[in-house]
Amino acid sequence: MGRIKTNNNASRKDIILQKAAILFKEKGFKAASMRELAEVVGVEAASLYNHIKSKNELLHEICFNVANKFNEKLEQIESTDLSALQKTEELLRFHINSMVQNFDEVFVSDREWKYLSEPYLSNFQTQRRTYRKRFAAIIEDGIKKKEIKKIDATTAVLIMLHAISGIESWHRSKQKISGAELEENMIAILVGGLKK
Amino acid sequence: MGRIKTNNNASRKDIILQKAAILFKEKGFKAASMRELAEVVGVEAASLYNHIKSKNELLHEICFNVANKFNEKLEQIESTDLSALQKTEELLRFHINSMVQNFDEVFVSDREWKYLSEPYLSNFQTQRRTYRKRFAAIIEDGIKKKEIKKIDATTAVLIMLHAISGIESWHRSKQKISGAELEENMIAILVGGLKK
DNA sequence: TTCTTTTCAGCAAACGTTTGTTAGTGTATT
DNA sequence: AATACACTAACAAACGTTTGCTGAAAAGAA
Repeated sequence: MGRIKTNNNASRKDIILQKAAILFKEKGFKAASMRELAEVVGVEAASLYNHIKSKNELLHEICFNVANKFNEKLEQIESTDLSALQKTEELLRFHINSMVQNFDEVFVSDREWKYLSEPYLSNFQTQRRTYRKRFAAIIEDGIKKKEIKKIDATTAVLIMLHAISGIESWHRSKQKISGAELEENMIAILVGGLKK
Repeated sequence: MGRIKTNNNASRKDIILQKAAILFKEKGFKAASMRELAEVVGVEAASLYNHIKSKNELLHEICFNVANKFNEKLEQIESTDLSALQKTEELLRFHINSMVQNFDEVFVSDREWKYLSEPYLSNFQTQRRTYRKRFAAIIEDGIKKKEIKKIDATTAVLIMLHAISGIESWHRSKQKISGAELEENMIAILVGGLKK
């Protein structure tokens, strides 16, 4: 019957990806069915396959889109001559803003990546590990330069990244503070915990 | 053929629950099948139903077991006359230790509760909300008494609880620091971030 | 002890659904 | 006329769970 509406310069596939991210976030990748996705998109399930190859393709497009954005930002920050603490703060602010503004995709990438199929799964895991090591290197540099208190850098990264994924709860919450306030509070607690 | 082996005073149902927690943690609740669980237990799928009512029952037993333990601890801490900062630290240490020692169940309770069926789902969500409010009340009390810096208490709770759920990564990691070291580092960063 | 009976706990087979996906066909847009 | 995109119908595979049955262990009676 009705075609998928394409606004602006978004392709029909883009629409499907966007709706898929919302659905995967709400129900989880395994629990979300293609028939449900089709209903949200406003079309029969079989019609989706005119635009995508498989359910798995949807997941790995979402995951790698997000991963690429974070990698780019990390690279950009590494190339500046900010102090280690400033680099950490800027990376954290980027994570927080991404989570506030592109919640669905970032959340799915964070929580549902384990359902990626090979070889994407291995690739993603490697990228993830590498990203964390580079983040930890920034913190270790700060410790050497005595900007940051003497802690295990790996643990610090673990804490910060997971703390940010908790913005999920903020999204769900009824009486929420503003995104800007959330950002300032998170920075105060997280960066405050690093300072000497 | 072979029966489920019951050591000590663990019933066969206990064995199934324990294996289910491990499986749900690894594959996710929806992706884990009863046939897989049966294989891990060493029995045919149908045989599981001599001991349990349904797959859903497994999930809600796991989730409520964990929730009960945390509620008990919170109640106990509330009844002491420690300072707000000390209460926070003790609760955090309890969370960290639970995550280190009873990883499977705590992880499943944290990440897979959304697949609970009603009325357990609503019940669980309410308990969760209540728990966080009481935790936040401790922090707010600390802010009033000027032990803790002026931040949004709800955000602080969100950060701390999610940071702890990140111990998942620590479990997966190859070259890990000891559980005790992990605990001290997390406390240093998280409680350090609260102090004035 | 030995014999009988009840309970426990396993099995294979099948159930009705739901799953992701494909094939073939019609119809609107270009 | 050609291409893009929607539809209906169907597929095999996998799912949670039920049924009916079997043998072993536990309990009771002799």
